[in-house]
Amino acid sequence: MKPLNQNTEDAVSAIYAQLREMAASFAFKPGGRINESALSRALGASRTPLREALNRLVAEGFVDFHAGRGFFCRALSETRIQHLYDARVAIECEAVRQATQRARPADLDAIELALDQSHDEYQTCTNPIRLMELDEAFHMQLTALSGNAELQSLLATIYDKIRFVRTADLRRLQATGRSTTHRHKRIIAVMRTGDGMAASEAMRAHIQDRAQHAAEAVRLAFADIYAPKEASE
Amino acid sequence: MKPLNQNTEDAVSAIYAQLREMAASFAFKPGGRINESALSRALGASRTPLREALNRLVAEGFVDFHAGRGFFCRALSETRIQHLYDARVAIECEAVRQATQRARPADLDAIELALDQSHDEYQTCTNPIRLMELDEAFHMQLTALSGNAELQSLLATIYDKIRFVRTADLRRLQATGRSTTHRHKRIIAVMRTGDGMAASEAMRAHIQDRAQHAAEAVRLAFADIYAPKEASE
DNA sequence: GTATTCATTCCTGTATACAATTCAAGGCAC
DNA sequence: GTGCCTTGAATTGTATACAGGAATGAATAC
Repeated sequence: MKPLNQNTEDAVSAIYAQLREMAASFAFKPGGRINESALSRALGASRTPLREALNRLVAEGFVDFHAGRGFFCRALSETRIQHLYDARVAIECEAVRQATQRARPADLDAIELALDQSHDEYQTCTNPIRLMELDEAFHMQLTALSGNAELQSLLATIYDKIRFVRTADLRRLQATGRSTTHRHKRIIAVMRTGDGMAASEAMRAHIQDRAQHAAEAVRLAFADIYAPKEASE
Repeated sequence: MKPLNQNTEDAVSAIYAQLREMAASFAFKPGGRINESALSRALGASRTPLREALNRLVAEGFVDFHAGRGFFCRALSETRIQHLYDARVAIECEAVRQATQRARPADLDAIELALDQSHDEYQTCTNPIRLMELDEAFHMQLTALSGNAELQSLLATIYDKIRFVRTADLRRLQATGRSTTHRHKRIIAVMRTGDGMAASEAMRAHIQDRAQHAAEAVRLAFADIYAPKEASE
């Protein structure tokens, strides 16, 4: 009958979540310094819990820390984006492979149902962030079927890092009137055959296809990032 | 002509490194609470930088944080070890695949030379930690050939987590008079053929083989972890 | 003897203060 | 005009203090 004392943790953990969201949406200028005092005031907390949250982000690679100079928003170079997509390939391909062996038909049915249900929203959705969430949900659900919590948490961190790029990519994909739904369903179809290797390769092809387009989207995305920022400052 | 002011960072970063080492060598009782005051005294620092370092470990999954109750050493269940080994498979297989395409013969020569040079030490070495370092060096070098910094840092974190288990495993392997050197050389040989897929599968087989033995070693390792600890407390 | 409640003690969570260092701007020499 | 030095403000790094919960153990009721 405890009053759910998680509100205690919320202080530092809420800051962490907020910061992670801000980092994913590029609220910080890439490469720029993060002013602790100003940020702590903006978040309504003191520097101590803020710094603790920032240190978590350092460990996850969202933020760089330089001795005596403070925390810096980590820039996303084109090379790094490619590396992150390749890391995605590594994790998701293995996860799909395992999931193919472990998942029961009912599990795959559930994912496919979710795909169908979100398809309409996907087609009509005008909010690119929502688009990205729908897409990401599929990949996370599929990875969850592997039953491997480590793979899931590694993947979640990667998705957070490339969220902005993916949003830009999916926005452009939708603008051409296409969607990822049928690509996703094809992966499920391969999984149903029980051939983990083939499913893994299907996932690889899917991600690398998106990586190609993402590389293009990056250039446009950077324009989005930098242009409005400079105007607002 | 600055006196290399990295000593400023050293305070928090040194604590972090020390903590990571302590976590890898099971200086903390798995599942037990970490007393901040006592630990800060032992490390000769105050609680503030200690907590910052602990928060990095939280983000990396070495340590659990429970609201209002503090930091806890994360226990390594047999399931989690299996998951970590599978995550290793995901990352190293992809890394080897990429490395096979990217690496020049000279790069492979260098790794093979390192293997040969360490082989003697490997055979006669009585320190299991050194054994593990030699083995780990090969895997990290190979992954570095992928040119992907993200894969490298993900792998480094995983290795830190399973270090104790691997030490136990390799100790037993050596006790049977065998070594991993020739297995490693076989992987290099496959890479020289340029077949990334085959190299990837070779790496998979190698890691999964060790995972099997590690699962056995875990039971013995746990005896090592718990028995002496209880005696010393 | 067992379980429950209460009080005490310890420990965590966060704010704040202060020292140390970095960054920036202005002035000076050349 | 350019480059360097100096000085001042701003920012980081860490210790410490204090408030609020949580864990522990004793005491009591059953």
